[in-house]
Amino acid sequence: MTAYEILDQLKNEEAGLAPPTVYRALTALMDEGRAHRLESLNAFVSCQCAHVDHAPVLAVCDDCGSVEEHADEIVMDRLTAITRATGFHARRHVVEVHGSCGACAA
Amino acid sequence: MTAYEILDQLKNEEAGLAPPTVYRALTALMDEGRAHRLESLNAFVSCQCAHVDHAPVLAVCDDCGSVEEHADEIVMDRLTAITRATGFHARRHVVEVHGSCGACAA
DNA sequence: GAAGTGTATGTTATAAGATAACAAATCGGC
DNA sequence: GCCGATTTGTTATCTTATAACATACACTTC
Ligand SMILES: [Zn+2]
Ligand SMILES: [Zn+2]
Ligand SMILES: [Zn+2]
Ligand SMILES: [Zn+2]
Repeated sequence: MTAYEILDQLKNEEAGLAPPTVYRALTALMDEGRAHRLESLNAFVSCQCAHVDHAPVLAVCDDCGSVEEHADEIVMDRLTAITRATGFHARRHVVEVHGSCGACAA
Repeated sequence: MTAYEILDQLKNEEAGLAPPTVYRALTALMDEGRAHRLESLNAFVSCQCAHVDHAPVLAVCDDCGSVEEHADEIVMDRLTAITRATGFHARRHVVEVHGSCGACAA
């Protein structure tokens, strides 16, 4: 969901709600690890796994919009290693995969 | 660089240039594989490697803004495999790493 | 308990990023 | 030269995000 879709939904319950309120709530949720930002869509999803500190692999279905979340240390560690080769110090990993989910690809 | 930074630069040379022109040019460059979109920054970088079809790993220095480009089939193949486990069919990989480059991390 | 001080929340306005829709020009084929 | 088709230009608008200011609240100090 985009921030403005969330805003529209919440406006039904509480009028006078403005963008900064939504963005502040989303920022707080993301800080807690309870939501993730989909960078490639400028959208947000609630975390589907244990809310521990983690960099997720987000698989986005371009057909139906569903998002699957995967945890994979191997990918993250390899990314850190690859970039480390040039002296880069990795702090945040953004990994998103676009395609079709099982239901849509069938 | 963002699309609007590009726009501002080009406006110096050619007045009356509008956003769609820049976006159309960027789309064409990306189709050719000569530029990449930095999804996590809503920005664009020219391709720094051979202009073959590839999904790059982009390492972004949050301190100086530099971007390093890496090709790594292992990461991409693993991403395809991980998501494949749920029947997902991967078509496009977005992999960006934020941190500090060698110069800035030192 | 009033006054001060700092944090959280609400509000307005605007900045930044991207595209839709239409207009004009260019280019072949005839 | 005329016609339809593609490309390029232009205007307007839409979407996404944040700056800046105002207000409310919580907690301390006197
Ligand atoms: Zn998660
Ligand atoms: Zn789907
Ligand atoms: Zn490249
Ligand atoms: Zn740097």
